[in-house]
Amino acid sequence: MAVELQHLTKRSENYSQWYNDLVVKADLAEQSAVRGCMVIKPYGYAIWEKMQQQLDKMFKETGHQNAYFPLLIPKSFLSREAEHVEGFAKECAVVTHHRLMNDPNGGGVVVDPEARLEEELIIRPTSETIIWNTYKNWITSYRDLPILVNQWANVMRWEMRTRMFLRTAEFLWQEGHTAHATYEEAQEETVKMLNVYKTFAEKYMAVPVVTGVKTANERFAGALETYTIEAMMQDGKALQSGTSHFLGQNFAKAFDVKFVNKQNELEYVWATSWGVSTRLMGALIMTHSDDNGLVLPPHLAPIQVVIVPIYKNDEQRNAVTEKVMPIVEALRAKGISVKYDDADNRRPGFKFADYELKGVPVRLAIGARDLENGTVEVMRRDTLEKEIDRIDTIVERIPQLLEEIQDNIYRKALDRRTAMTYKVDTYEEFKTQIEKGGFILAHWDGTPETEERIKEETKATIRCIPLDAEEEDGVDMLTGKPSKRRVIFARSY
RNA sequence: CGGGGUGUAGCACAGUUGGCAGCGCGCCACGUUCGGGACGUGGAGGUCGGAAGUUCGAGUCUUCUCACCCCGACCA
Repeated sequence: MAVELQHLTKRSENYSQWYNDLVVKADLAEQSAVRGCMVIKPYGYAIWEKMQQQLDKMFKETGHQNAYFPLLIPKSFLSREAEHVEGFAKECAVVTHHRLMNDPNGGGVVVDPEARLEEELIIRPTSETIIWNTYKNWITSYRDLPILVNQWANVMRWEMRTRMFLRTAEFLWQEGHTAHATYEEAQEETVKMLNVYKTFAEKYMAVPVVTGVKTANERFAGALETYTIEAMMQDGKALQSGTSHFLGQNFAKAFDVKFVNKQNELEYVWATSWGVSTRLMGALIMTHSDDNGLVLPPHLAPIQVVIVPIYKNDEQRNAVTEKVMPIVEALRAKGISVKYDDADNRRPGFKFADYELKGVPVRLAIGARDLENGTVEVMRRDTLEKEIDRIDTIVERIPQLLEEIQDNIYRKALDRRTAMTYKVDTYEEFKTQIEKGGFILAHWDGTPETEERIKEETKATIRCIPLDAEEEDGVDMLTGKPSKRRVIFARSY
């Protein structure tokens, strides 16, 4: 049976604390000395790297290339696009000086007042401005288009309140920035990348997501349209997990990026941008984990299989190792990442609990008894179920089991979302239901005012207008005005 | 910025009326163990967030200050 983990807060008792505890105890990350910033530890980073590799592969497959733009953005760039600056101004870190000096009054080091910058530099909260300033030099003709560029980078947003992975002052992400000759092509790109995110979330993270369009209130600052993937966490709150923006010609106009089209006419360039961040780590952790710790999807687990030997003395340990090594080699040959943990400073029970905490999908235990019987104990992390398998067929069994686990945790998350999605028609019902969490499908009159009022009264926001929403005549639950389709309301992270 | 809380060993905490600086986990050594977080013996580890004050004497009382956490405000 599962070990009682006294040092991990229970999910049911305090969801937030359970999450924080889990991040720290599973060795993913910790709070740093710098306000709102996070240290991503090797094990956590290994998961992020798996995500990066897969996403990068998918970007390449859709014709994109990587590039890198500067961390610092001249303040004046940010203000070129009116909505953009309004959206980000309140959370920017600013570089004002370029030199320190010894404090003339003794003690430490102070900022040298002589070294004030003529123009302050902003630490990028996102890179649209610096990139479009660059694209101006890259684009003159339709033959230069499209530009399909992605960058892996860190950005900084001075958030008032932070939570590890979900909202940190500095975070890692990728941001794609594309330039196109036509409206249609840019639109197509926006939706294409949204679907890349959806595929990644569902096939690799095993996190089901709803694709949809944001309302004007929730739209990216400077975008004409923001598309989103929204996931539901175990406590019924929504997590915006990735966004893809159709920027129209806003940034082209702000940075004066024009091209000559086939008809020899001068035209502004059409743009998109899209990004996912280390917030995905938060989604991954919160979607699958349980009271025993992390549950990682096999497709992203840095260690997919751990093998724990059980022995009473060196002789037995050697016998187990001898039997295990060919299995390790055979699994690795199949591209499965395996750890054989024969460290003798930990007892088996400790290792069992520890690898469960870290979310390793499959654990094998082999002892003297197994050597006699030609068996091996197999435990799957998602259900914590054990089975005894024949040792000579285990290499064939593992890949199949990993896929079963991947499918199972996805289905579990999908079933939970389905069970926690409600159709609601009256505001009274809405207010009761929102307290219990979940997605609420309700009619909305399409006005920002109504959305704002609902947010103030219930803390719920419109997560998105689902792309697959069926046409359905109805009336707004608050104002009684007509509505053509239901939108998703939820409280969110 | 407003309301509440916490600062004591690596972590999590106790510390009574002001009177020798403590427990558990972890760490180190040795031994016994090893199929679900082992046990014994010994050991290392402290600017009690910081400053000032009261006092024979301050982890404890007073004032100031700093940091962090929670609830709001904020969150493309």
